[in-house]
Amino acid sequence: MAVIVLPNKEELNIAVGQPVGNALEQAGVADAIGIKSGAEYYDLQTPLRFEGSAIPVTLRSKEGLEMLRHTAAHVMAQAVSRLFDNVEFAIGPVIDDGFYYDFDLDHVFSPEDFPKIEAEMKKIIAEKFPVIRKEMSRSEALEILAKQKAKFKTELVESLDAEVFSFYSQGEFTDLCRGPHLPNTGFIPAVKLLSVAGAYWRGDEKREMLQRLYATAFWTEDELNEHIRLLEEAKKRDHRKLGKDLDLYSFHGEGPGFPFWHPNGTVLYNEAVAFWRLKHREYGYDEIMTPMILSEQLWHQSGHWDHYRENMYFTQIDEKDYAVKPMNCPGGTLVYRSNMWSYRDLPSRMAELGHVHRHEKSGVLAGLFRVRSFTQDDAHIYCTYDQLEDEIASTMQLLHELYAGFGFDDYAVELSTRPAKSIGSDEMWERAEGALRNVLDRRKVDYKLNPGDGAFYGPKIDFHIHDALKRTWQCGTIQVDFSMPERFDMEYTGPDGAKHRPVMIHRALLGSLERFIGILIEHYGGAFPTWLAPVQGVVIPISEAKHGDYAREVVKKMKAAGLRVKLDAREESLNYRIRDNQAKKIPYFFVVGGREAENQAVAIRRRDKGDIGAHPVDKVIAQLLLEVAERRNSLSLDKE
RNA sequence: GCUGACGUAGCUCAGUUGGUAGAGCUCCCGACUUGUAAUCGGAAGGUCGUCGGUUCAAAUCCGACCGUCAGCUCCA
Repeated sequence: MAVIVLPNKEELNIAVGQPVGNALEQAGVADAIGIKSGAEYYDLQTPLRFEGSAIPVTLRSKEGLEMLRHTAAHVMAQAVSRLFDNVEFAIGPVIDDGFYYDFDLDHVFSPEDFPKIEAEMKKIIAEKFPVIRKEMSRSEALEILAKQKAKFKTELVESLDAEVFSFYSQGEFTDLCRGPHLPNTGFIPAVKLLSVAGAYWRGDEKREMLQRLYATAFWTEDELNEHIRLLEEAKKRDHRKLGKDLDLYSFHGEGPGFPFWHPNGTVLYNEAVAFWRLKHREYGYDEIMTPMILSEQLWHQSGHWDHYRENMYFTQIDEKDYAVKPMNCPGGTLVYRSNMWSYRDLPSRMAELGHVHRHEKSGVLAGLFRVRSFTQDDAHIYCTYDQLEDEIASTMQLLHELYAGFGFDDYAVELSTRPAKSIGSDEMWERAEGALRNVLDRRKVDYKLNPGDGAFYGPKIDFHIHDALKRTWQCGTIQVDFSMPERFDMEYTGPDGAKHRPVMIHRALLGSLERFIGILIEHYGGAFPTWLAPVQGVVIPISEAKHGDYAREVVKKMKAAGLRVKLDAREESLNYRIRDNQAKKIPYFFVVGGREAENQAVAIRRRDKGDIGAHPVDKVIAQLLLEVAERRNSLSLDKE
């Protein structure tokens, strides 16, 4: 049932599937809303509210916005077909923040074409074409598409398992489409083209590459502008820009995809690792380190040579073949096998900050988010089936506390279960999937189920963090592995004196330190909490000549206390030095002049709050140490 | 890897139709000695991503390669 609010505020109910035009005409408002009488064109599948004007302003449901964007996609396609020759249409779906349409045409799109296309779209919107739905059989549909020489749409119809196919028309433009759509092109208030990129037909890299136009549409100009503002805001937080601005790390042509950590970035990295180590000790982990280069034979045994060879780096040493490790597990299993294991030793949790190398395709590299050399915060837990559930539960708790410590309270969880091609018995899978599911249920976690998406060697839970650009990145993963213990013949002696096979859990919580730090940079916009900040404070003497000695004394005291502070006694104005350090997003400034020197004090300036007055040095140091020790995620020094 | 765009000083960017390279910031020097977001002056800094081609002449036009970016495919 759809409800349309008429200009006089009266509500008009229309059943789903009922032509809207007739109802509106009976109510005498069809013209006002721009719908012609006797319309068969509108298939109402979602509740719709038109509030008192020809522009729908309260079509606020998710479905409503999707309808708007889908119709806008058709308008964009219509504009393109008007402006360019030999245009073939592929598909044009709605996505999270907008929509796209894939085209095949002779012309090569560039952003310079956008104003022209947008202008044509505005024309089509102004022309207020009714959007007319027409249903037909498979053969009728194919006939029409054959006439249009629509290769892609024909392939689409042939691949779809349906009896009825719908076409939507607006003016001279007709497109095969499931719908639903807005009743009229005149209902599109705000639309903007965003970017152009290549995309394979049906996402298949063996098929032809099409040109994809990305765009978005909103119910009001204000919302569109707000969306554009957010995109620009996100750009300012881009870790690639901030990495340069804050001198955290760099990349060089000499090693594409291999990050170079600068002093500032290295502090960030080491602080993150220190926190990670602390939490892992608390949760009963031992830490190990294994070599980066290992015999190729090991990778045959582990199965990586069969499945992962294209992404591995190889080398020869003394005419023997070696591989640079792309994963840490095989090395870890060798550590396990160096000892005899009793059931009393289990569970054993062995963590490794393993530096791995993977030869990723050149086109996928993206700052710290996608690199070829990175450190996984890996760990392998060896346990019995009975211990599986407890181990997974404690791993999830550890992950939760770790994320919270870094300021991430919100993350998405996905459970992936047995794929078609898999190893291990039904019983093993049932127990493992059951354990994962039980923990999620017990913790009342809202999770998405991905049936059949698990690894061939076991089910897994993935954790996704959202970055500033609303992209999601899989960081944490907990995977049960039935394969590795078999392949490496891992055993423990049970209470019965017999040999048993342990279960292996692979888990990484931050995923890749590099990527995680990239996310951290964007999460904080470079303004790190004090415990992570590469430089925690700058001591600024008003005049080097008069107050330099006292400033050096303060720096010495703070450094002795373990704080990362710097002296800025440059012969520049105070204003200049504050501006300069503020741009580096340093949390605290300690301005010292005659008054402070007299009272063994510092005048505190906070990055986010400005001048908060003078306080005794010793007290400031004590408070700062506390802020750091507790790893507070916001600045806490304040006025009395 | 694929499609498209881009690559000029450490950074951010100008550079008209081909005629021999420019600004601001940073760094260095000098003056100023500063009380909470840019004091003034000077000097220095570039084989214009690399290689090749067209031309009397190439940052500019063409080609190949390398790198970066937006996506696609893949993925921590």
